[in-house]
Order: sequence, then C-alpha cells, then structure tokens
Amino acid sequence: MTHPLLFGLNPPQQQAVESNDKNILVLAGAGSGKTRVLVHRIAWLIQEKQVSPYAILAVTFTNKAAKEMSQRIERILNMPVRGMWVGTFHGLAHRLLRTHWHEIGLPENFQVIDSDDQKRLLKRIMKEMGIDEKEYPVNDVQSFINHSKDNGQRSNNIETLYAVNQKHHQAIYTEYEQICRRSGLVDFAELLLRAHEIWLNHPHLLAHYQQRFRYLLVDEFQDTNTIQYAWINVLSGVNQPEKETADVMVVGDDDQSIYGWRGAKIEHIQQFARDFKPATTIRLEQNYRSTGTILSAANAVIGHNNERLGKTLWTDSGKGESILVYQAYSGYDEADYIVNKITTLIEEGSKREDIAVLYRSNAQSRVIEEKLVQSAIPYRVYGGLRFFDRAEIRDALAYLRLIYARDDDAAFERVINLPARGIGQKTIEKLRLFAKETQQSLWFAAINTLQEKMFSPKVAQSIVDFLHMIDHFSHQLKEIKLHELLEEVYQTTGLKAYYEKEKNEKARSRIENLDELFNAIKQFNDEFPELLNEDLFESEKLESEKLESEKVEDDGLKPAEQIHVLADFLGHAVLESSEKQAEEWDDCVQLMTLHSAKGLEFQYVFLAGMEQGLFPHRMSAELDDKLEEERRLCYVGITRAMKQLYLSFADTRNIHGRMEYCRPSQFIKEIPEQFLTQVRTTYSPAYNKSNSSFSQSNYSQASRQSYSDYGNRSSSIPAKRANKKILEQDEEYYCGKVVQHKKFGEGVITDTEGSGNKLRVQVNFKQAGSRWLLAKVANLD
DNA sequence: CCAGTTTTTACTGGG
DNA sequence: TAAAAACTGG
Repeated sequence: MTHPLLFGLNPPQQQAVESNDKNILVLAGAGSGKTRVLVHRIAWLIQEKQVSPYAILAVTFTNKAAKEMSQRIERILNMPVRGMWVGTFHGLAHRLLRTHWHEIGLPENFQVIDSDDQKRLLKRIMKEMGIDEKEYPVNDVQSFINHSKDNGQRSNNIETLYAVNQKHHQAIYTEYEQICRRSGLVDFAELLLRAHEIWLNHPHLLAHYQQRFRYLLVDEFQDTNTIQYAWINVLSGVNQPEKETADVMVVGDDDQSIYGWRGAKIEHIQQFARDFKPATTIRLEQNYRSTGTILSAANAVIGHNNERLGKTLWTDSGKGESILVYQAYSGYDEADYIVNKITTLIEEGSKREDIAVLYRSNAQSRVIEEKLVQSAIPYRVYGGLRFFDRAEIRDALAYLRLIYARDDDAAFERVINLPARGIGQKTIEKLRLFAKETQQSLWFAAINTLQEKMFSPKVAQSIVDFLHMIDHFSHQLKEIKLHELLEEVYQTTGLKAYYEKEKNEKARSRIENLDELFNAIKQFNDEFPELLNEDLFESEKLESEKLESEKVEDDGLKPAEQIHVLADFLGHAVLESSEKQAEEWDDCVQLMTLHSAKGLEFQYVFLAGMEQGLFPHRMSAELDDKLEEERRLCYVGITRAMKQLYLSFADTRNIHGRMEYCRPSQFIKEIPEQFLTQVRTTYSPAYNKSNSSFSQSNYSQASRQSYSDYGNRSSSIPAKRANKKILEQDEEYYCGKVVQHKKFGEGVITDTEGSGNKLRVQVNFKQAGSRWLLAKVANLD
C-alpha cells in the first residue's frame, strides 16, 4: 500500500520526498511537479519522520510562493503548522535583522528602503559630491553598488578591476554606505549582506540557528546569488566538520534561471554537488503540464543554449494543438487579435483565469488592457505598478515613516512640501547643506536652522507647522489606533484634499488607493495580536519580552505597542508589495510579465510582443550570456502553457509615443515549423481586411487607431484582503480522507491545490481511478 | 523664492 | 506615455 504522501508521485518524485540522504539536489524541469515534491517532502518530514516544524527552514523566491507552500502543507497535514520558517531570502533576512538589530549595530527603528528610494538617495549624494549624472548615470552607480553587495563586497572591500568609472562609483558607494548607516536605512541587498554577516560575526547566533534548523529546503535554487548561497552554506554547517550538519534539499532548473541581472548564478547548481558532499542528484524530467507540441517547441528553443546541464523534458500526453503565430500590423492590432481570441475562448466555455497574456516588459500591458476594457473582459495585472509602489501610497507611507523615525530623510524630503505648503527647493537645499555640515538628519537640521533664523518668517512658520504636525501625530499614536492615525494624516496634512480637488479619473483612483491603504492598515492592526501569538521568533525572544507579548488583551493593543505595529507594517509594505491582486479569487484573465509568470501555469497562454529588441530585449541582445538568459525566459514562457500557446508579434510598435519598426523575434524561428501555424488576419473590423500581405509598407492604418480612453483602465485595487484563512473553508478536504462522488463512487483524496473557489482535489476513486476535481463543483461527501 | 506650467527625457526584469 | 527637469509669472 502506497503511503498517502507518496501516492500519485512518480519514482523520482517519491525518492525526493522520502529520501534519507543528507544533501539532495533536485533538478526539476518545468511542469515536473517540483512544488508538489517540496510540499510533500516537508509534510513527510513532519508526519513520518516526526520532525518538529521548528527545525525546518524553507526558502522560496516570491512571497506568493511562500504563502502557497505553507497553505498546501497545512492542508496536506490537515493542521496548522506553527514554528516553521517559510519565506523569501529577503523576508527571512528582514526577520533576523528585526530580531538581532542590537547585536549587529542597527538602530531599532531601522528602515528598509526599496530601489526607488535608493536611487533618489544616490542622486542626492552625487549632487552633493559634485558628480555629473550625465557622465555617471545613476542607474550604473546603483547597479554597481547592488552588484557589489550581492557579491558580499562592502565599499572598503572591493577588488580593483577593470572599470574606468570604478573610482567614482566606489567613492559614491562609500558615501552611500555612511549615510545609510547614519540614518538607519537598509536596502534590499543590504538585508542579505547583513544577514550573512550575522553568521560570520556572531558565532553564538549562528550556533543557535544551526541547532534549531535541521532541515533546509531551497526552491528556485538556480536563482540564488552569491550571498544567498553563502548564507545557506554557512547555516547548514557543511563546512564545519565538528558540527552536525543540517539536511539540505535544493530544487532548481538551470533552464529557468532568469535573474542573472540581479546577481543570480546558475553555477550554484553544480557548486552544490561540490560543496555539499555527499549529494544525491534526482532528476525530474517528466512533464505533467503541457502538450507534446508545446513541450517540443520549448525543448527546441532552449536547445539553442550552450551552457546547459542538459535535460530533456518529455510527456506522455498527446501532441495537442499546433502553436498559433500571429503577425500584427501594430501593437494595437496585436491586442485586437489577442482579445478576440480570448473572447472566443470564453464563449467556448473556458474560464478567464485559465487564460494568461505574458509579455516581456510591463509597458506592454497598456494596449492590451485597453482592448480588454473595450470588450468588457475582467482582467488582472500582476506586478506592474504594485500597490505599495504607487505615488500616493508612498506619500502616505512616508508620513508614517517620518512619524516612526524622524531620521528618515527620504521620507522627510518626500512629504515636507506635499501638498505644497510653501517650502520649496531652495529651502530644502539649505536644510540639506546644514544637515550635511552638522552631521544630522534633515529633521533635526530643520529644528536647528529655525533658531539660526535662516529663513523668511513665512517659510519658517511653514516649517514650524510641519514639525509640530508630525510631532502631534506621533503623540496621537499613543491614544488612537494606527488606521485612525492614518485618517488623521489624510485630513490634517491635506493629502486627500489635494487629490480630491483634481476631478479627473486618475485622482479618483488615487483616492481609492488611499482608502485601500486605510483598510489594509486597519486589517493589519486587527490581526496583530494574533501575529504576535504566532510569532515565529518566539524561541528567539528573551523571556521578559515573551511575557510582555503575552499580555495582549482581547480588546486591542496596548497603546505603547502601536509603534511596533507601525514598524511591522512599514517593513511589510516595503517587502511585500505585490500580494494584493494575486489574492483575488474572481475569474479574471491574467496579465503579467514573463518573469512573474515563473512557477505558474495556464490552459491558454499568449506570448505577446515576440519581437527583436523587445524580446529578446535590446539591452540583452549583444552578449551571449544575456541572450541565453532571454532564451531561458522564453522557455519559461512557453512552458507555462498547458493546452494551447499563441505567439504574436507586430510590425510596428509605439515606443515612448514614437512609432518604431520591428522584426519578429529570433525565438520564433528557433521553433521548428512543424509545430507552428501562421494565422492570417481572420478578424479585424477596425482595419483593412484585405491587407494581408505582411510587407512593412502598410502601417498607416494601424497608427491611425485611436489612442483615447487611457483614463479608463482598471487600475483600482481589489478590495479583498490578504491572509484569508484557508482552513476555514478547506479543512474538510485533506489527504487521506475518504470521499463519495455522485458519479465516480468512493475514493481517497491524494492531493490538493489552490484554495477557496479554486481548490482542486485529486481523488483516487476505486472504480474510476485518479482524477482532479474542482472541490466547489464536485460535491464530495 | 514659491507654485504652477512647459519641455525634456527615458522603459527591461523584481525583492 | 509619464515622470522628472527646466522655465516663468507673481
């Protein structure tokens, strides 16, 4: 009798789940069931090997994946799993820093900044240093700094190599590092670097966590960068012969490595076998997702890469439909084609959520959104401009940040004159200068300059009012709840009124977003007591602190704790900016970039904008290794499709409002023709139908298309909340449960995926065999 | 010296 | 197209 946790798994999958080997490398092709293996493995450890969840650390690459993994584990085990650490490298690092800020010399109220903040800060620093932005583009400086950090190099510790610009870059890096240190700012790369330094410089902390985490599991291993790899390596203890090392399982696919640009190194896959001895390699090559045609196309494309470990996916499902290729006149025509196909699919009974449009860069979504709106097809854009990245949200958060930490110069600058209150560039410049000279933050510079009588009475009064306003908020925080404070901020600062007086569509959506932030923070506040109880740091906390956190009362938080809620919320906002839309259950067509499609699958996939320069992107076309990464991205895109794949490209495309001519992507030519079917203009009422020759002289029609109605795009944020309690409605379906189905009779649940309305269960029926069913429709008893 | 207006520049990707 | 930079009237 097969163990329920192994049921329905093929031999290598089973091996991966139940193996007792110390170090395991799972090479898992696209659609080969790797997430399932990870989930079952963890469940196996807990259930069969009686491993405490406290001893397990699982690292994923997105917050979404982390969330889904814990949900699936809980559902499989049919119980909440407490104490296990599941998260992204960044999230885990953040958690470590929040716990051990004292030991590593961070201020307690350190702030995580995102790349926009980082860029702004760098611009300012360069200006102060008198470095010309034209000669040394900020983007270059930024990537220099981040790459250095990704490789574990501090400003004083950089190998001197090639680049001419290095001297300047390094000088900026040094200055940047100092300013961050002084104002308690931590960028994304810094999170990882600091977390790594905890291991290196604090042996007792390392020992503590080594003792705790006996099982390390890493997903998307091909996307780890140097620091992340080193972090796992050190934590595992594999290089400390005297130590008992942790069991390490890493899962990856060299063909799906698409984050080289942020320091990921595919070579870590090979390095794992060298560093973690003895290592068992398990290959998952059977694809359960796509048709034979789609898989063949994917294999053909990726076959053009040279640097591969070598792996060929196969499937025993049928050939399936041919891949459709559409040549459009323009981006608008392309969008027309896609949306019409989608309409047809929906009319034929497909669900909208089974359809995805994937593209290389976010800007491409606009045209497609426009057509979708016209056709009244509900859709959702993943990623893109994420909720917490929106200007109005960042403004509101900047106020909160300033309330939380007066030294937060970035926040100060953002809101000191927003909405306009008579404090202009000159004034701010004076403040900056003063702050720099006296080595203090802008906030205190403002206080001190007031005494110096540097400003006109009018300006001075504005500053005083501003300072008082923030202080007043801060004071209020002791008495009112966080969301109430936010409303107070909206009103008192005039932030909301500022948008309200603009009558256009955009301003209205901004107000909606501000309201949405209010809801988000309210809910975060409500859930906080529970978060505290579930606090995964518990074992890391000092006894005294622990006692204090247990004093939380039912009727809400003690006022003094509000500040901690604020701290947590701010950290949450910076790190987890994309969850909002993904939590929605509504049946929507999915729009996203190829990067964010990784790990997902859809019945119908449209790859839009298959053009040279766009995909492969012009920035990546010249260097072989970059081109190979683009090709892997293409491979990722193709392998998202289960049933039918559509490729499209346009002869012209508007870039920055200017029309440019395009040629088809080389990747299309890399797919053998036998798998492709060229589609002629089957539909296009808006265009001249007879124009089916694909010559490049026929654009005028397309470019005449109306550009109107941009304001109409659905950009508002869905109102539903994150952190839905999955167990509420899904607890009745768990692995091993015996169920009755009207048609198929009796069977046992062997696997589940999704949740809510999308919950699907795999049931092994006595008569009918194994089947996947949508729980909502199946009516299982 | 500020606030509102016009011109210029720049879009890969994401935690 | 949209955000940032440069410009200009009060």
